[in-house]
Amino acid sequence: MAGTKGEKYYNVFLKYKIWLVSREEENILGDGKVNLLKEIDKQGSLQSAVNTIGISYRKAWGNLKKAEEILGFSLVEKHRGGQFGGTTTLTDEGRNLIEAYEELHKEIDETIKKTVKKFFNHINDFK
Amino acid sequence: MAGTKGEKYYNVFLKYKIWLVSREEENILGDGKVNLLKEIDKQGSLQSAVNTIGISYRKAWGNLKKAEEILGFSLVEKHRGGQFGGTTTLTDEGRNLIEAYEELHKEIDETIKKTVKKFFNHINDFK
DNA sequence: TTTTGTTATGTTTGTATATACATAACGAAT
DNA sequence: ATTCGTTATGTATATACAAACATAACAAAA
Repeated sequence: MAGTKGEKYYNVFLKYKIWLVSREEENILGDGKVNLLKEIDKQGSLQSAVNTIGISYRKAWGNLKKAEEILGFSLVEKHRGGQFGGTTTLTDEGRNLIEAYEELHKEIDETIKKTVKKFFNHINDFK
Repeated sequence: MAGTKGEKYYNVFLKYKIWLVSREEENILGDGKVNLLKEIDKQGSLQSAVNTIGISYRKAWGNLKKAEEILGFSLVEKHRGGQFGGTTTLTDEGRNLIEAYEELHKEIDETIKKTVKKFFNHINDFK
C-alpha cells in the first residue's frame, strides 16, 4: 500500500496472516506449527526441531497435542526410549494437512499480491 | 477448508487478518482502529465511540495517537471544553485512509473467498 | 542393569498487553 | 465564576500467554 491511488499517497504496507480453525473457531494450525512440523519431518525429533527453531519444547509439545485433540487425528507419531532417547515423525495425515495448508497459502499469497498490485500498482515486499 | 480436495476431507476453516504497517513494520491500522474511527465519525466523540464499541478510552486514545505519530498526519481532530465537554471528528486524511483500507479489504475478502472456493469447492463462512 | 537423550507434564517465573482507576486541563454555555 | 462532559495522561492492577525450571517415564543398546 506504499504507492498512489488517484492522487493519494500512503507510505504504508500490507501485512496479513492466515490460519486454520475448527467449526468452533478453535485455533488449529498456522505458520508456526507448520514450520515446526516441517522441522520435525526433517530431523525426526521434536527436541531437535525446537532447538533449531528456537522455541520451548514445553510449548511446542502442548500446541501439537491441542491441535491433534481438535482435529481428532494424530499429526505426529512419537516414541520415547532407546539409545537416542526417542523420536517424533509425521503421520501421513499430518503430512497431507501441511501439504494442503501450504498449497492454499501459496495461492493466497499470489492472489493477495495481485490484488495489492492492482489496487496500488505496487509490489508489496512484506510477508 | 471444510470440504474435499481430491479424497481428503478436512473439517477446518480458514481465518485471516490484514493490517497496515510502516516501512519499519510498526503497526498502523487494522480492523479495530478502523471500526473505532468509523464510530467516531458517526458520533463525533471518542468517549461515546469507545462506550458503544466497549473498549477502554485510555487504550483507544493511545492507539490513535501512536498511529498518527507513525503516519505523520492526523486522523482525527480533537477539541476539549465547551458545554458538552468536547468533540473528536475525522480529518479528511483520516477519512481517505479508512476509505482506502476498506476498499482494499473488500477486494481481498473477495479474492480470498474465490481462492478458498476454487481450492476446496466450498464457501468459507468465517471472516 | 546401567546409560542415554528424548518424550511427557506439572509448576513457576516472566513479559506483554489490556483494563481499571484517578485526576488534571479545557472552554463554551449558563 | 460555575458547571459540564470530554479530552488528556500517569499509574496501578489484571489477564493472557510465553519461557524457564524441574523431574518422571521410557526403552533400546551396551
